[in-house]
Amino acid sequence: MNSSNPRIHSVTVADVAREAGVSKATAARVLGNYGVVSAKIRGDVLAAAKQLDYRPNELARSMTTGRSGIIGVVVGDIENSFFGYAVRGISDTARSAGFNVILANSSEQIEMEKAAVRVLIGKRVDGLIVTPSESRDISHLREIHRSGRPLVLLDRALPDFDVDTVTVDDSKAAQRATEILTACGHRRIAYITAVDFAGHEYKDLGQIYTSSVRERIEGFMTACDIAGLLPSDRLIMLGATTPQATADITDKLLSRSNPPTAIIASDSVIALEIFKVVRQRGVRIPEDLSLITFHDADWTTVTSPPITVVDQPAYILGQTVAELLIRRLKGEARPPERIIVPTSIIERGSVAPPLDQDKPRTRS
Amino acid sequence: MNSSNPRIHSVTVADVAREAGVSKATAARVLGNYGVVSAKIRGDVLAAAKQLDYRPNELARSMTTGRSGIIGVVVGDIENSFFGYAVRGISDTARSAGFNVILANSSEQIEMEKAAVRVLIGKRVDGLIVTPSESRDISHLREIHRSGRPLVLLDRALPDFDVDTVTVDDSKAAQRATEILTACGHRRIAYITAVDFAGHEYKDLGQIYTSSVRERIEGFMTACDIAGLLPSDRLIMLGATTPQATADITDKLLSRSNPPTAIIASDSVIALEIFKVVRQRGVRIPEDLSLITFHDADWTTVTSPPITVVDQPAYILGQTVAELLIRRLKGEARPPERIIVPTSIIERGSVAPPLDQDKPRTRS
DNA sequence: ATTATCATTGAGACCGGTCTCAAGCAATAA
DNA sequence: TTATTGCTTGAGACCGGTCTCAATGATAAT
Repeated sequence: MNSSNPRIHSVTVADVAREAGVSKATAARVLGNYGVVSAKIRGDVLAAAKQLDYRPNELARSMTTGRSGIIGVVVGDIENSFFGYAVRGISDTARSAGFNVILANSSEQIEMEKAAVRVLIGKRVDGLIVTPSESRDISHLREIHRSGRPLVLLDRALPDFDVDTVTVDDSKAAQRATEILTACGHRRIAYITAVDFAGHEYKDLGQIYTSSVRERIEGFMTACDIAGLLPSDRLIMLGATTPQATADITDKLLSRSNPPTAIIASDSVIALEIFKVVRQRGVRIPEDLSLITFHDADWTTVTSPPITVVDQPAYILGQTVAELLIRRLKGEARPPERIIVPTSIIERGSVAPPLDQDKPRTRS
Repeated sequence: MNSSNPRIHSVTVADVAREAGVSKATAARVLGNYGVVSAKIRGDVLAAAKQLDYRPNELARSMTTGRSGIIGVVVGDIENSFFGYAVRGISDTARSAGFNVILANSSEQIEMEKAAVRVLIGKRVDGLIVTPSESRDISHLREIHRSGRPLVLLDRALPDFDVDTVTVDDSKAAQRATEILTACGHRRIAYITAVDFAGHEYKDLGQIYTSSVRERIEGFMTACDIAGLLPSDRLIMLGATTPQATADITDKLLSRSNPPTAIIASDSVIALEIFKVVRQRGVRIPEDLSLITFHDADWTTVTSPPITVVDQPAYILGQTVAELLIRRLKGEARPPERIIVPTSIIERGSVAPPLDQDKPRTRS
C-alpha cells in the first residue's frame, strides 16, 4: 500500500486535557458530554478544545461504545429511481435521528449482496436495511439477525424469515392494475419482469424467489382468472434484466401473430424500454397497446400519452423502514412487524379498450 | 439511549488465538494477513477462525492503521439523476479498489454541507469527494485539505482553491448549445438555473458562486454576444430551486409580451418542470419554443419530440473523480490536477427555427 | 563443537476514546 | 470537633485490532 501520509496526527482528548491542565478522564467527560463536571472546568476544557481545534474520533468512540452510529443499506440498484427515492427517505430519517448511512449496491446478485453484508458487518454498522435479491439463500441475513444486529427488509418479504419488513401491497396492486385492463376489455395481457430464470420461460410460481415479483404475478393471475382469461393469454415474461433483454422480449411479444393488447411492466426501467420499442415500431399507445407500469417515475408524466402507473410511495417506504430500524436501535423490543404500505393507481392516458375486433375467445 | 442489546460480543483475534493455541500476535498475523507465519500454524489459526466464525472488526483495524477504507461523498441532491449516475460511478470504482462509500446529501445548502463534512471527518474517512454548493465559504474544505486528507471536487471547480477537480467543459457546452439555437435563428433566449440569489434578478456574474453555473452562463453569454443578440434578449433566470419555483419562472417567461423563442435548462429536473408547464399551456415544442437541457436524463428520450441535450458523462465523471482520489490515497504525490471531461450535444427533436415573423431586431 | 544467522513466535505497547472505581475535598449532620 | 454524605476529579483498564522488539529454536558457517 506504501501510503505516503505518515498518519495524520489529530488532536486527542489527552492533548486537550494537557492543555486544560486536567486529567484525560475529565476532559473526556466534557468532550464526550457524559458524567458530571464543574462549570469552571468544563469551560476550561472547552476553551482548550476550541484552541486546539479538537475533533472527536468517532472510530475510537465506536470502538468502546460498540455503536457506530451507522446504518448499512443494501439495495438492488441505486440507479433505479424507485430505490433512489427510498434511499433518500432512509437517509433523511436516519440523519435526523443522528445516524449515518453506508450504501451498497447488490446489482440484484446474491453474491454481491452477501459480500456487501459482510463488509457492512465488518464496519460494525448498528443495523441493516436490505432488499433481499432472492429468498432461497438467506443464510447471510439469518446471520445478521443472529448476531444481534437489527435487520429490516425493504420492498421484499421473506416468507419463512420472521423479521421486520416493509413492503407495498404488491399483490393487490398488480391485481387492481390488471383489473383496469380486463375491465377495459383486454383479453391478452403480458406481464414483464426483471426476475430471471434459466430459459426465461415462466412455468410456475415456484420459480420466483423474489417476493415482490411473486406477489405481483399472483395478483396478475388472480385478476386474469377472475376475468376468465385463457391461461395461454396470460403472458408472463421473465428476464428483462437489461435494456437489450427488455427490448428483445418486447419485440418478440409484439411480433406474435396474436400480440398482447396490453402490457404491465414490473418496474419503470423496464417500462421505459418497452415504451421506446413500442414507439419505434409505430405501435400506438393506447390505441394499439395499453401500458401500465409500477413506480411513478418522472418520465411517465411527460410522454404522449402519459403513462398509467402503480404509485409506490418509495420515499415513505424508505422513511418507514428507517423508522422501524431506529426504534429497534433505541432498544425497543417487540415481535417482528410486517408493514404493508398501500399503493395507489394513477390513471393517466396509456390505457384504452383494445381495437382488435376478433378478440380471443374466452373460456366461459 | 437506553439500548437493550448488551453489547454484541463478537469473536476476537484473542479468542481465535486461544482456540488455536497460539499467541494473539500470531493469530493476528494470519488473520490480518501480514508478517510471516509458518504454514502449519497458519492452517491451525485459519481452522480455529472458521470454527469460531471469526469476523474481523474493521473499526478496531481502522483504529490502529489510521485508515478506515471509507470514502466520504457529499453531493447536492441524490435524487437528481445526474448525481445518481455520478455516485454509481464513484461507488463502483471505489468498491473495486477496496473502498466503501458513505454518502451525504447537502441539499445544496452550505450549512448542511459543512455539517456533512464534519461528520465524515469524525468517521475518519480516508478521503472526500465534494460538490461544493458555493465558492464563497469554503473554510471547511480548506480544513479537510489541511488535515492531510485528500479531497477531490466534483462537477464544480473553486477558482482560488487549488485541489484535484473533475468537471465538465461547462462553458463550452453552454456556448455550443446556445449556438445551436442562434444558428437556428433564435434571437431571444432564456437560460434557467437553480442557483438562487436575493431578488432572483440576475445582474452580473459576481453573484454566481457555483462555478459550473457561472461557466455555463458565461458560455451562454459568449454565444449570445457572438450572434449579436441584444443584452435584454438574454434572459437569465435564477431561483429554479423547486418544481413550483421553476413553474412560476417558466410561466412568467411565457407570459411576456415578447416571450423567448428558446429555453436552455441548467439541469434535467428543471427541464422536466419546464416541459410540463409548456405542454400545459399548449405551447408546442419545437414549433413555438425550442428547448435544450443539460444532462441526458432518461425522460428526454421519450417525450414527443425527444429533447436535445448536453450529455454530461455523469458515470464517467464519478469514475474519474474516484480514481483521482484513490490514486492520492495510495500515496501518489503530484500537483493538484484539474480534469475537464468533455461533453457532447445529442441533437434530438426539440430545436427548430422560431416561427415568429417579427423577430426582435439585432444590434448589428 | 561453537558461534553466527535466520525464520518464527510471543509479550506488550499503542490507537483514542469510554467507563469503573477509588481518592480528595467541602459541606452538612451529629 | 468528628463523622457522614455527596460532588468532583484522577488513575487506569478496556475495546479489538496492529506493530515493534525481544526471545526462541533451528540451521548454516567456522
